[in-house]
Formats: sequence, structure tokens, C-alpha cells
Amino acid sequence: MISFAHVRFFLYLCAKFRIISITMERKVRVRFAPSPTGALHIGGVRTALYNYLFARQHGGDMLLRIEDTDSTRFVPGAEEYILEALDWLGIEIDEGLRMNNGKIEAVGEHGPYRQSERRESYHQYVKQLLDSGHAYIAFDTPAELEAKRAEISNFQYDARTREQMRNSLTMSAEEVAQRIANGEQYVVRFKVAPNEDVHVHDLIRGEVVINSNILDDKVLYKSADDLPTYHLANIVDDHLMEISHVIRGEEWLPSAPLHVLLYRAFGWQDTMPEFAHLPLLLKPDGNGKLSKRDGDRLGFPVFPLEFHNQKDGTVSSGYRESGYLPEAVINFLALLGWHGSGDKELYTMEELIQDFSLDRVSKSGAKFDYEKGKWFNHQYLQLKSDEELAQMFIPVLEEHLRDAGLPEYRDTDTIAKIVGLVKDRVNFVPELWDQADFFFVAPTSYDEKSLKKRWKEDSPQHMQELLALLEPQEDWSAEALDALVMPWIAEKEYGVGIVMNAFRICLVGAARGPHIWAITDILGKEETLKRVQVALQNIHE
RNA sequence: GGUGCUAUCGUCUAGUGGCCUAGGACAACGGCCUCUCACGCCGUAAACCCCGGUUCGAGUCCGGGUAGCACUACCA
Repeated sequence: MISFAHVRFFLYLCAKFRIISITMERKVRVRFAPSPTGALHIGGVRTALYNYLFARQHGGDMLLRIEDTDSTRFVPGAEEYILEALDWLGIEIDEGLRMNNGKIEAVGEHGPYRQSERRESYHQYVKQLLDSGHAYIAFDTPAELEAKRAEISNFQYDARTREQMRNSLTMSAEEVAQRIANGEQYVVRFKVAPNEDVHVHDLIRGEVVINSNILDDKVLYKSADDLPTYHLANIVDDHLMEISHVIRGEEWLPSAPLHVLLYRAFGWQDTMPEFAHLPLLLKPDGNGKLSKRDGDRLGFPVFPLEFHNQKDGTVSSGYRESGYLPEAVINFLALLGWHGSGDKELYTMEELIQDFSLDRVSKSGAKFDYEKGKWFNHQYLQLKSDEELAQMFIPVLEEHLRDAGLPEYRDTDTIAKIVGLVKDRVNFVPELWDQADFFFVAPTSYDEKSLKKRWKEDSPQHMQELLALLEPQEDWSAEALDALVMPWIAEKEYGVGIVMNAFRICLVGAARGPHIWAITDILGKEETLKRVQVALQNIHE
């Protein structure tokens, strides 16, 4: 006969010895729980990615919950931004809030998924802690606390000091009730037991032990806005939403013991999630956490999408708008803090899901290397077909040609052909313009350095002769032109480099670009000859 | 200040006691290719934070330093 006590004891053993709890194969459920306080930072994106990879690999669920318990820091549009960014990157949400064709939708049985909408459900848990003596009510005002901190250095609201403060531990029940009835504002604080070693098992760092003396009696709930703080809401929601693994940034490691204590106070230690604290993303130069300012200073985005902050009116650049491909951003981010067992560096999302594992995540912070990010984008750009790239390039093209308009002979097929000629030399789609501008606009000026080096005394003479040679030519194919021009150069002994570079300057305006016959092929006979004539008139030494 | 985490080329990292004369990638530099600029290919330079200990043997294990970072709110 198996009694309830037996089951409890078994669960206790499972919690005590991790090996058993792993073999129990609890359904994997992870969550990404951002705050809508602005654009989603690239470090947050990586946290979301690792959660997603972990969930997919274990056939589990990826949840998205909005942690908006601080009404003062709310930024309009931030929530949409976060969901849109994840959608763009291909990080799929199984439960909670997600983007569906540009509209926010909520899916799942554990909702609502915004903490501000879960207000009522936190009340009973605050009460539970109060009733069980794990928490108490405090009336100290922010000003009083500030004064206390100014008066006593290193002041901490804890077992040593709470007896001197204005709270339900130092007042009669009647006085507490009276104050609340009078509408006095209060907070509920967690009562941390002193001098206890709290063990946190971290999947990346192993056992972390912190003495409870350094923990303060954290505020769990504030009556002012009738909302819990992060710590309470987070634990309650993770429990209610049956989260199995909490994968979050290293900045949370110091408060993990508090969270463990909270799980215990609620009596939820048997189903407490596993923790994994990810290393931080650091500044490329110097030390410290990567911040928005670093991006501005060093000239690269730290946000996935461009963000228009409705609160302060600022605009921040994004990876998407800078021409990044989502698969490149994913690959780049995945390798910042994680590495497979071999030398492989190019991973599709599917391969990442296959190979990802938390025990191969680094323990130390990773400096953000923007140059490597460019390289990843280059790799993924080359994988795209010319047609796909042409579609992405056309908006850029139209932007550049706004006044001039697209020449009629530049149809989509031709654009794809042009893209194919220059794509291997760019890292980003917008850079295609820098490489291919002369296909669309005839040169109006000629690069000085190129002229100095490649435009010789005889060049006008050569170009005149070349013009005469090309004018009667009917077959304008690359092969035909090559067969016509090369023997002529050889016969006249002008030198291939001399003639071709001068020719190139006429057509391009500088000493750059793809093979010359590829250029004449796209330009066509009429435009080619015209450009040489114009150059002959305009180039003066 | 206190507590915790971390420590291999400039950067991301491989490395789980002998396969390490420390491997790969980005960036740098040099060469090749070539009508140009790129791309690409080939190559060069470049690291185990310091001091002890354990061991026949330490980048790898242990201790102590040092340094960096994070946290230390009625923010998350």
C-alpha cells in the first residue's frame, strides 16, 4: 500500500538527488520573460534563443511571458517590438504571447501572460506567505528607508534590523489593521531566516552556496500599485506555468538563493525548476556589460530591429534594418557563449537545435565581436540565390534612384544578374549598391586615384580606336567582344592592362568592378559606346 | 565596502591528467589568382593571469593571490 507520505518521500528524494529528477523526465517547459521597458537588447535575444534551442531539443514548450510589474517603466510599443523581433528571428513561441501575422495573440491554458493582468492571482500567495509567517507587512516609507541608508552605511533590511523598523513584527495586529484601514501604504517583505547556507544548483556553474545573512528582506508586494515585485511574480508564475528550467542572464545569479528560499516557503521545492545562468555579453572594447551606448559609440546595432521609443522619442538602429539576415544573427549569437564540440561554426537553426547543450555554454562573459557578425552575414548572403537577393536589393535600389528612376532596361532578371556579379564582395544587401551603382547610373565623375594610376597619355587615343573597333560590331556577347578586342590589343602591342583599365574607367568611373565583358554585357552596345564617348570628352589630365 | 561568479592568441573559442611542439574561426599581415577593386585560396604572427601544492606527468585537479565582471531598490 503506497500512502501519500510515501509519494512525498519519493519526491523529496528526487529533489535531493538530481540524477533521479533528471531521469524522471519532467516535461521541459522554459520561458522567456522580458520586461516591456524598451527595445529588446541583443543579450536578451540570446537568452531567448538558448531557451528556444533547449525547449526544441527536448521536445518541450517555449513560453513567453511579459513581466510588467513596474508600471513606471512601461514603454508603449515595447511588447510588440519584442514579439516582432522574435518572430523575425524565427524563435517560435508555443505558449503565451506571440506574433501572428503582425497581430499579438495569446495561446495556452496558463494565462493571462502579462503579469499586470494576473494581479488578483498574486493576492492569495502573498496571503499564504503572511499566514505562514514567511512574510510580514512593513510601513517604512521610501524616504525613511533612504534616511536609514544615509545614516547607517551598508544598511540592510534583514533579521538584524527589522526589529527596529515600522512593520507588523514590531506593531500589534490591531495597529497594523488600523493603519491599513486608514489607507496607509505598505509593502510585504519576505522574512529571510538568518545564517543559513542556501544551496543553488546551477546547470552551468554547478553548486553555488550563499549565506542567507547577505540576503535582505526583499519587498514582494507593494500596496501602492497593488502589484507584486519581480521576485514574487516570477516564482509564482513559473510555478503556475509549470516551468521546468529557468535559463536567464548571470545578473540573476545573486538573487537565485532568494528564489530558492521562496520556493521552499511556498512548499514548492519538489517542483522547483532547474536553474542555468548564462554568461553576459560584454563591450567589444574595455570591460563591462554591452549597452546601447556602446552600439552608438562604435557604430553597430545592439537591437534586433529598429526601435522608435515613444517615451523619449529616440530611434535606435536594428540588425534587420542594417541588412542582416536573421539566420546570420542567430548563428552569430548562438556562438557567443556556446560552442559545439568540433570546429564547426556555420549552423542552421535545425543544427543548433540538434547540437545545443547547456553544459557546453561558457562560464565567462563574451565580448561582442561585431566584425565576426559581419562575416556571418557574408556567409549567409552567399547562400541566397541571385533572385532572392535581387528582391531584397530592389527597395535599396529604388531609394537610390528615387529621382532618376529605374532605367527601363533594368528588369528583375537583369538585376538578379547584376547581383550575381557583385554579391561575393559584400557583407550586407545595402552594400550591393556601392558595388553595382554604375550599372544603373552612368559615371558623372572619374575617380582621381584611378585616373592617376590607370589613365595614360595614350589612353584617349586607345579609346578612340576601341570605339572605332566596337562600333560596327553586331555580336555583343562577351565571347565575341573578347575575340575581337584581345587580338587587336595584342597586334597593336598596347598592353592588355593599359587598354582594359582605361576602358573600365570610362564605363565605371573608377578602377573597380567585375570582369569588363560582364559589364559590357549588362550595359549593352549603345550605353557602352556612349559612356566611352562621354569619358573622352570629360577626362582631362 | 560586502557577497557571488569568472580567468587559453587582440576577439569568439577547442581542450574534462599523457593524444598540446596548445587546434579552429574573426580581425591583422604576407603571397597566389587577375584588365581593376573585391571575393576566394595558401601562408605568417599571435595565448594557457601569478605563486604554491597534488602527481612519474598539469592548460586540465587543489589552495592562495591578482584581475575582471555581476549583484547589493517599493527595477527587472
